[in-house]
Amino acid sequence: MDNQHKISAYLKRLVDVTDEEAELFATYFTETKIKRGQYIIQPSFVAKHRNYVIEGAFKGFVIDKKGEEHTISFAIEDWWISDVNSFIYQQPATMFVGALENSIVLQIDFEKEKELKAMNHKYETFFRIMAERGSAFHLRRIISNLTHTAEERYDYFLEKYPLIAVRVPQYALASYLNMTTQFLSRIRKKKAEK
Amino acid sequence: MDNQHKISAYLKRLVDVTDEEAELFATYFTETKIKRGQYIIQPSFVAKHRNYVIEGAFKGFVIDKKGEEHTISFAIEDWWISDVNSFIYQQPATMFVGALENSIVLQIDFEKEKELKAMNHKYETFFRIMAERGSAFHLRRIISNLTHTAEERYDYFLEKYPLIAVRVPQYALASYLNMTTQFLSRIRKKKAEK
DNA sequence: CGGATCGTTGATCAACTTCAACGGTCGTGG
DNA sequence: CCACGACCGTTGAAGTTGATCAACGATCCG
Repeated sequence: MDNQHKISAYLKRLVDVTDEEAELFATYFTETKIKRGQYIIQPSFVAKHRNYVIEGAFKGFVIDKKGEEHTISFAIEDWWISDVNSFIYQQPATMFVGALENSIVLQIDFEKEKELKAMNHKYETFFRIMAERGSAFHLRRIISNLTHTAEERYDYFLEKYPLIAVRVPQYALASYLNMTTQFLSRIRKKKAEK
Repeated sequence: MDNQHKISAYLKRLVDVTDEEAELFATYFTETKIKRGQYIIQPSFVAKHRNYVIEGAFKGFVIDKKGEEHTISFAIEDWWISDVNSFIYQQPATMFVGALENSIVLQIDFEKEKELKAMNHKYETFFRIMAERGSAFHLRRIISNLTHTAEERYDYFLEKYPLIAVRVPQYALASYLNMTTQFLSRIRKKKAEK
C-alpha cells in the first residue's frame, strides 16, 4: 500500500505544485509503524521528526513536577504531531508523544525538511502555511481557555473534533481541556441525564 | 527619524539577505502613529495589517458574552501584533487591538505581504520562521497554563517578560494570566510581605 | 480468564472568583 | 495649571467552580 501519495495530496491542498514536485516532496518522508504504547518523542531527547499520521492516533503530553500528566495535543489521520519547540530549535524535548493505537506515520527529519525548504520556494510556502495555521490553532485554544468554563470547553471540543473525542481515553481528553477526569465524568453524567 | 531600517534589521536577524533585499523589504511597510486608547483592530472588521511596534505598547483582547475582557496578547517595542486568525484567513476579527500608550508602528497589509512572500524565497522564509516561532510561543503559554498555578504563572511572566510586566495595567496582566485583578493584587501583596 | 487500566461516584476541600466599598492617581478639559 | 471625573489597584467577606481523596465497578486486551 502506497502512503506516500497521501503526503503529495496534502501538499497539493495547500500550494499549487506540479505532480513531479508533489512526488519529489513525498520521497523525503519515511513510513514508519508505531505500536500502541510506543513513544516517538521523549523529554531530553531532541525531536528528530515531524510526523504526519496515516493511520492511528497519538497523544502529546508533559509530566509536571508533581508527576502529573497534561495532554498538550492529539493527532489522528491527516493530522501532524511533534514537539514543535524541540523540533524547530533542535533542542531537547519537554514533551512525550506516544501512540494510543497501532499506527502508521510518515516522518520527515529536521535536516531533510531544511533541504526541502531551501530547494523550492513552494515547499517553503507549504511549511509557512502549516506554521501559520498551527499558530492560529493554538491561539484559538488559548482564547477558548480564557473565555470558557470547563463544561463549555468540553462542548466546544465535542462539536469541533467529534472524531477525536470518541477515540481518545477520557482522562487524556479531560487533561487536554484542563480539568480532572472526575470532573469530566460528572459533566458527561449531567448531560446524559437530560 | 528613519524607522524603516528597523524592519530591515529585524529581517536580517532571521534570514541572510543582502542590504538591497532588506531595504526593498522595508519599503512595503508604512509608518503610522497611534494615539493612546485608539484601536487598530476591531471585531467584525477584517484585520488588514500585521503591526511591528517601533515605539509604545499594545494590548490584544476579546470580550466574552458576559461583556468581560480577556487579554490575549501584549506588544511593546520590537514585537508584532495583530489578530492572526483574522489576518491569515482574511476573515472578520474577533479581537480588539488597542494602544496602551501613544505609539508608532510599521504596518504591512495582507496583499503587500502576499507580494513579498511571492517575490523572494528569502522573504517567504522570514514569514515562515515568524509563524513557527509564534506557534511555539503560543504552545509554551498553553503548557504553562496547563501545568502551573496562578502564582506560578505570574512568577514565570515576571521572569520572562519583566519589561512588559511593569508597563501594562495590572488588570490586563491578570487577565492575560487567566486570573482576576483582585487575585493578582493578593499575590503581589503576599510577595511584598516577604 | 485475570490483572491492569479506565471511568464513576460520593464526600470533603482548596484555589480562585465575586461582590462591595474605598483610596489613590492620572490625564484631560476648562 | 488646577480640579475633577474616570479609571485603577486594594482589601475584606462570602461564595463557587472544580480539585482532591478514596473506593468501587467496568472493560479491555494479552
